[in-house]
Amino acid sequence: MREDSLVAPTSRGTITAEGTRDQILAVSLRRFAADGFRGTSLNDIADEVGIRRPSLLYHFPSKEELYRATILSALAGWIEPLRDAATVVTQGWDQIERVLRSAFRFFEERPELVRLARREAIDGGPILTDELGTAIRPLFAQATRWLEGEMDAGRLRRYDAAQLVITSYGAVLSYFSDAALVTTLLGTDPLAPSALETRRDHVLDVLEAAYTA
Amino acid sequence: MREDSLVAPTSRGTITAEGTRDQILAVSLRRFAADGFRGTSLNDIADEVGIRRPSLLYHFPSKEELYRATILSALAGWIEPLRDAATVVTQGWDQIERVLRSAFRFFEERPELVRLARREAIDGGPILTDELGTAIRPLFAQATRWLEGEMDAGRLRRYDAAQLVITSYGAVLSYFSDAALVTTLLGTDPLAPSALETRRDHVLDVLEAAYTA
DNA sequence: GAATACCTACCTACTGGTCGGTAGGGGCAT
DNA sequence: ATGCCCCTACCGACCAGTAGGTAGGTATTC
Repeated sequence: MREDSLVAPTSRGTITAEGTRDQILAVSLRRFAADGFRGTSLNDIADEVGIRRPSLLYHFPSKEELYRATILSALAGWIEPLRDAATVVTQGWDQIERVLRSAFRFFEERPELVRLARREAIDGGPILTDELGTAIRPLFAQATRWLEGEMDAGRLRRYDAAQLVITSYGAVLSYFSDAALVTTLLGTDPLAPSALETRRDHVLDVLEAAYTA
Repeated sequence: MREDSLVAPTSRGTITAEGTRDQILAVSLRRFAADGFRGTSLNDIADEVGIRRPSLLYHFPSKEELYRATILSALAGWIEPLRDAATVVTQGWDQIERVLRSAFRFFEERPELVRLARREAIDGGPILTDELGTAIRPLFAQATRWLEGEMDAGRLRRYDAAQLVITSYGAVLSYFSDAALVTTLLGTDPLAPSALETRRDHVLDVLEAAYTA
């Protein structure tokens, strides 16, 4: 990550002046999410940005570095709102519902991110284990600890807290990552607003029953 | 799919006589699951089988055909035991537990298959929509219908049945497909026997609470 | 003149796929 | 039994296309 993220324009001649690097990251996120690391060529990205491949490699030294930077920059905009949402403001199921709702809203707005993360989770690539892992681990630990406290206090049904976190995030994420499969099963667009609403209400319904039985 | 699957040996000289085609399929399943369609080259597969790429293309006309055959042959050994497990022998939660347990056992024995299917689900490739979709759809419809009947009979808590199926399969599958991520979160091997047992018991626990609340 | 951000032209490595060729067994007519 | 022919299953060599990456040059700005 370089620190040329200054908003101050580098003031070059071309019209697109300020944004090339950010533009590359935005396009990369979309393409890597859609077609995966191997399925996306630097030419694809460069073409969409409107420059040539070598110019792209001027901003990022290699494809792998671009990929890493793409994930990290996306992650930067990910962790913070998630942490905000995870701020403890109430107790028991109400707090969980709060977190789930904002998580749902967040993923809803960033379907590419979900697919990208899922791909990484399946591949188990180095970026996952290193950066993504260390970024998520504290959140995971925090959630686990909090759940255990709530269980001890008798406000939630007792489970293996770590497993419960995995189960919960899976319930939310699977729907987005497997949207294509869901389409063939339901015959409707699973990302349409009404379908998303149905899904969200269902997940909340199921998890509430499980958490508070 | 050719019909040279006769057990009668084609009686050739070489020692490996009968098995090359099956061997290719076995290696393909493993490699495609590990690295995806684009991430696996025909040379990778051929090398592992112990032949040259042209010989591989003698058995399968193209990479895509090999991929399709790999998925279909894996699917053949998939659908039937799953259908068996789905045979209705009891009512309410007992039946669901029966299905979940055998599904769990099945996936446990075929982690590559899970990853391959998950990849397909994410990519939404043509094989998924066509073959895999038509293979799974009837099972999905059957499960949905049965659940609705049980809900009507008051033996299960009422939910959107289709959503419930998606949620349930997600709870089982995510753990396997995201094994790499789980490793970095838990710090232990999620596919170790004891970990699998923990996971299975947890999923049954959570889902029972949700289904029968 | 130095730095920035781009370009064209080129490189090597590897991809899926095709080509012609061949070793060796089976069946058959002589 | 001996050629003869067709068969399956393999091979090395080659193809065009594409991948990521590099070298060197150019216009613009400070």
